[in-house]
Order: sequence, then structure tokens, then C-alpha cells
Amino acid sequence: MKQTKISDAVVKRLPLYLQVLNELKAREVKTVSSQELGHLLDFNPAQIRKDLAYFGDFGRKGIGYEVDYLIEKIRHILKINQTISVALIGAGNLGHALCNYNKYSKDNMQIVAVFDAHEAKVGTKINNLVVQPMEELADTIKQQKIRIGIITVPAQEAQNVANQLIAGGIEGILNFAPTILRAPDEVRVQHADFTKELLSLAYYLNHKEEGYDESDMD
Amino acid sequence: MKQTKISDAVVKRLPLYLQVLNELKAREVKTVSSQELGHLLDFNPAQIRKDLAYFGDFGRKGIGYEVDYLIEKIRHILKINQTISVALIGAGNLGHALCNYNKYSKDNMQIVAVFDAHEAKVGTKINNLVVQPMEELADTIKQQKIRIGIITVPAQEAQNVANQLIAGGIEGILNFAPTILRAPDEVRVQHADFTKELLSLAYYLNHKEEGYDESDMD
DNA sequence: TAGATTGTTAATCGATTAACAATC
DNA sequence: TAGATTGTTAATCGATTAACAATC
Repeated sequence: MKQTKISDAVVKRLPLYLQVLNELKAREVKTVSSQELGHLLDFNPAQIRKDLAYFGDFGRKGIGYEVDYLIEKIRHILKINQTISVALIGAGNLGHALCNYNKYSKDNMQIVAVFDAHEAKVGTKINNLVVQPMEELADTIKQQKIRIGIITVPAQEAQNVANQLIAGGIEGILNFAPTILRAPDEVRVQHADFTKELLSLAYYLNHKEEGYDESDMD
Repeated sequence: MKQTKISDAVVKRLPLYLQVLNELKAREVKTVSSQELGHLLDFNPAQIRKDLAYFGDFGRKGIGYEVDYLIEKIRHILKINQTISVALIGAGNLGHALCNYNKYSKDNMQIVAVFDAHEAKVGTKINNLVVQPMEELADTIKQQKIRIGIITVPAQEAQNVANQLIAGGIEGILNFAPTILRAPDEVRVQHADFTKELLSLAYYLNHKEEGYDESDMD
């Protein structure tokens, strides 16, 4: 029984592999080498082979990887086979977008409940889901076996919502609010804050030439 | 004139520093040590000092960093002072959410134009911005000095939209579509794909215990 | 002054890449 | 078989952390 701690860097790349493999499958490509995958993803082929080798021997020497087979393996590693129930808190614009996105997505996440603290929102419908009041959060988590909470409320309310999710026994949180959440170690918190992406994009646009020039500061 | 190549890891942390500093400022905290910042962010204090030192000597030995001053310095580094014009392509749910978000945001990005390929959308309004047809993209980029394009169209259309942005002379792209974009080296492409965050979250929920156990595969 | 904390060098840690025997 | 490509070990590279002189 081989057990290795897989690094965050590797886990982050798995969804990317899956994405490219799905695109290859759509193009009816049957096998692919680490060389080709590396070219498509701008990764080093050795890195791809090493990443995949953490989980088993999926390739064939001299041939490469069978696309269908590798997809199945990675789906298995990420446990996409089983559906995970998700709650969304914050029925604003972003919440709507995510619900809508979720409806068409074919991966394992399923938003099964939506909550909002504002009375005006409670009772309205998003894609057949009735927006519930926050008071029902803990009970619903238990009844519907919800494991992940997506936070799409304003930054000031995010920690409060997180606390309620944690109290309700949530296992993971995807936080869209631009604030850092405190959570116990058992609860995995992932940030999906595109403002940070925009800010670093701005940095790169303004420092395109090369390194940072300290005299810029004056 | 000291010039150093700043690593991606450092640039990614700058917005986080800014975020925490802004929260400290709101609480009227005047100075903060790398120790305290490290505690708030779960970072090593030495790392914070090293990161900041790339850009200049912002702290005072024995005291720490002045919150207001450091905020100004980081804003300067990220060039948040000057506004950057942004175009959004894809007037769907996510596009709406981003426009709305942008209206209230106080940072440097400003969505100044919205485009959509679908006739039904063209001419409708999002926060005072009239949705324009794709044909006007290149001209608008030039006229309005747009530097960044945000892509919120379905995955299949994303590369096509990216090509049009690139042809129009865009400098950076923030891609929300779950697909990998090909772009020349001069154009910085940043991915803001929360599906990937969700997938890795799922991984961690299912492999909480410890390392990966290869016999799980059977 | 004594205590605290920076900026920075050196040490450590971990992740990426190169290289190659194994083998399809 | 000859050519290709894996899985894996060893080498390299880069990022994080520890340690400490400088100094507020």
C-alpha cells in the first residue's frame, strides 16, 4: 500500500490535465504522449509523467497515454464519479451566475440549496431552487448531506456566513468574497477571488519590460 | 538602479497583503509587524519581509510597518493609482455579475465596454453600458484605450473571442471560460476558472485523511 | 539603554527538469 | 527489430525559512 503526500501543486494541475484530455477526446484523439500534453499545456513533459505516476502507472512505454483511460483515472482520483452536494449562500448576481453555470455543468458538484440573509430574496426562485433564510442553513446541511458551501455575499458578511457553515458541519468552503476567512484546520477553504487575478494582471501590464525598477517608486 | 525579476509567487501575494492592510486600516491600526501580518495571513514573517524588501525598505527596525504608508507603497507597485480600462465580452449571467461588482469596486479596473455575439443581447443595457456587437470590438479597444479583456463566454467561443481581442491589440486577458487559451507571449493570459477550484476542493474532501492511497483505484 | 523588529545572508526545503534504463 | 515513450532516479533550480547584525 503506497501512500505519498501529494503536493498542492500537483493537485492543482490535475483539473488542467482533465480539461485538455476532454478536449482531445472531443477531437477523437485516442492516445497522447506526455510530450504532446506538455506542448498543449506549456508544461514540462517530465512533470506530467511524474504527476501522473504519483497515482499509478497509466501510460504505456513507447505509446503514451490512452485518452479515455486517463480521463477515467483522473476522474476517479478527483472523485468526480460521486456527486457532492453544495450550498450557495448569497443570491446576488454572482450567486445567480454560479447556479446557472451549475445547471449545465457535467461535473460532480451540484448546488442543492441557496440561502440569503435578506428577507426580500427569501422565497424567490433560482432555477427551481427556492432561496431559504439563513436560519435553515444548519438543518439543511445535515438533511441534504451538503459538504461544500460557496460564499457569494459581500466581504463584510463573509466571515459570519463562514462561521455558520462551519457550525453546521461543512467540510469545504469556496469563498468568492475578497476577504480572508478564519476557519479550523479540518475545514478546507479555497479562495476564488478574481479581484486578485485582476490586480496581478495589472502588475504584469505595468511591469512588462523586465524586472522591477526600484526608482519607479519616486 | 536595482532591477530584479520578481517571481510570480511574490506578485500573487501582493494583493493579499493589500487586502489585510486595508482591513487593518479600517480597524484604525497604525503599525503592523511582519510577525502580525504573518499571523493574519498564515505566512512566514520572513517571507513577508523578503517580499516587501524586493520593492524597497518600507519598514522601520524595532517598530514594523506603518499601515497607511505600506498600503500606498503596494498600491503604487501594483499601479492601482492609474485606472485601467477593461472590456467585457459575454453579457451572460457572469458578465452581469462582474459589471455589477465593478460598479462598487474601488480599485483600478473599470469596465468601460461590453460586447456580445448574440443579436438579442446587443443594444441592451448593463449599468449604463450598452452591449455592443463584436464587430465594434477592435475599434473600441483603440478608441477607449482598453488594455484588458475579460472573457465570460462559453468555452467553445473563448478562443475565438481571445483571437479578436489579440487582433485588436489587447495587452491582458482574464479568462473565465474553462478552456486553455493560446496567445502570443506579449499578451498576458490569466485564468479565473472556479471550476478548477471546486475540483481541487473535491479532491481534498475525499483525501482528507492523509496521503493518496493507490489501492483506492480499484 | 533594553526590547523589538527590520533587511538580508545563508541554510533548508521542495518542486521542476534532465537523463536514462525498461519496455511497448 | 528500431523508434518511441514511459516511469523513476539524480541533478538542478527556485522558493521558503532560519538566523542574525543593524538599528529604531
